[in-house]
Amino acid sequence: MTATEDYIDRLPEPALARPTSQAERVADMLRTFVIDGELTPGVRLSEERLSRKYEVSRNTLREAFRLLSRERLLVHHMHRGVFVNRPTSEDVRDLFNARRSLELPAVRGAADAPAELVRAVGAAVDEGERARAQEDWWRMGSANMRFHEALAALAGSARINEFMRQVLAETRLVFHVMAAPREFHDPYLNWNRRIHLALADGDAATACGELTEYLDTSENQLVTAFVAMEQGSRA
Amino acid sequence: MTATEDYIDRLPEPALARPTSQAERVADMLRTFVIDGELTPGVRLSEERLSRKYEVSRNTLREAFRLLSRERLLVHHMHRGVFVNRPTSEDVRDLFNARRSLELPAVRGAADAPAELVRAVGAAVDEGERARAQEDWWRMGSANMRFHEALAALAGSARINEFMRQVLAETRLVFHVMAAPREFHDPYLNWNRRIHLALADGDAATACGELTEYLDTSENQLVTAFVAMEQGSRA
DNA sequence: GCATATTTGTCCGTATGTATA
DNA sequence: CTATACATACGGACAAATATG
Repeated sequence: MTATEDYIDRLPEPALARPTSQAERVADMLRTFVIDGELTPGVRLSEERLSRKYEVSRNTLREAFRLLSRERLLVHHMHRGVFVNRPTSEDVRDLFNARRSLELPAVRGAADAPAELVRAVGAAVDEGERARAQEDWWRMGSANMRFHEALAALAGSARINEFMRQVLAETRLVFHVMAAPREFHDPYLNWNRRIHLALADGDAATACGELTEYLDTSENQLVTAFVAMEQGSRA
Repeated sequence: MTATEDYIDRLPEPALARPTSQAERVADMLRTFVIDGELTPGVRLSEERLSRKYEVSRNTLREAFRLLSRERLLVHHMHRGVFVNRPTSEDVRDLFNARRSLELPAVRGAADAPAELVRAVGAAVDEGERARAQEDWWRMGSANMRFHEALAALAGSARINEFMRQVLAETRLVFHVMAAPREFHDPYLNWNRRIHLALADGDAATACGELTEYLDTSENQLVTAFVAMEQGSRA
């Protein structure tokens, strides 16, 4: 290697070129399909058909299934196969309890967080408003997720961040179960804006209060819709 | 089936008899081995040898590896194999940040938690003191883990509970990295007792303060020991 | 730096057991 | 209750990457 070339070794590895296994690639695909709702909750994922579709062996596909089951996006039923997770009203309650535990303390301690992390919260709000202006409801939902992800990130722990991402991904399934219209997301955008304004002002208490209300009303709305649906499907 | 027998169907399924896959069984074994320190951080897990030892095919073993990699107990290096995760000082910091995010808010809101959950905290303290009386240091460490698990459980979310278990399991790896002597655990038992007493008294603020100190000193102790070790191994 | 041995990554075929129509 | 479809699990094979001398 010549001296003019050896700087190459010092460059960071491109994340996309990082050699990754087939199982992870398939898991990545399936994950986006599930999160985007192209695979709706409750459907069974046939080993035989999917392995042919993605041109991987059934063994490799099963490794991908294991990864996604741990993320609660898929559920494994012994000798019956894997299905897209279909959350119940019980799950909705637990998801919101988890979010309260993650988001509220993070917001309450936002004074100690780097300003950069607070700006990320604002960026998510901006993105949501741009999406609304363009009437891109899917992107609006994504921006809302990123907003709450940014709130949890104020805690400053990579592990918390990843856990939060999982919780939010599962929350997306909740919306897919009920084919949530945009009305579910729409009123929350202004709420997000107020929360960020309070945060930027250093008024953690106000931000915390707003977020508490947000989570309570959102949970109530979803749970009542869920129990109605669950009782309907029972008949 | 006769009428005298059909009551059997109404009995709840025994949890242990629940049909489970080979991959999960192997994963359970490996998990306890890793947590108990029988497989020390950094060692490679040979597919060929382990599949022969546990009498499962390589494919099944690999499924188990995927499960444990998601739990951060194992790490997968492409084309090199899976290794027992060896946390760095950076990981220690992140783990404690995660624990602060989980435990402190749970303790702060303990007033709303069911009394049963507070009793579970006390039970863990008792168990730790019994273990100390018997000089069973391994059991003492387990009781300490269970104590903090019980603290996080005050939040009342099944998902938080599971995440906390993972964080604590990874924290165990930290102790295994440095072959932690009992002196690392011993002084914290009295601290646990004080935290529980404050909780039982309904004095969440005091409990929270004690826990903050606990986590700070524990983190400092571990991180300083870690960086010393890391610099030593660099030479 | 190179050739070799080892180990992983991936696929296929097959036998067995389980759930469901 | 039988039959079919499918998941579970195994073992062998080969290519590709890595570790070793």
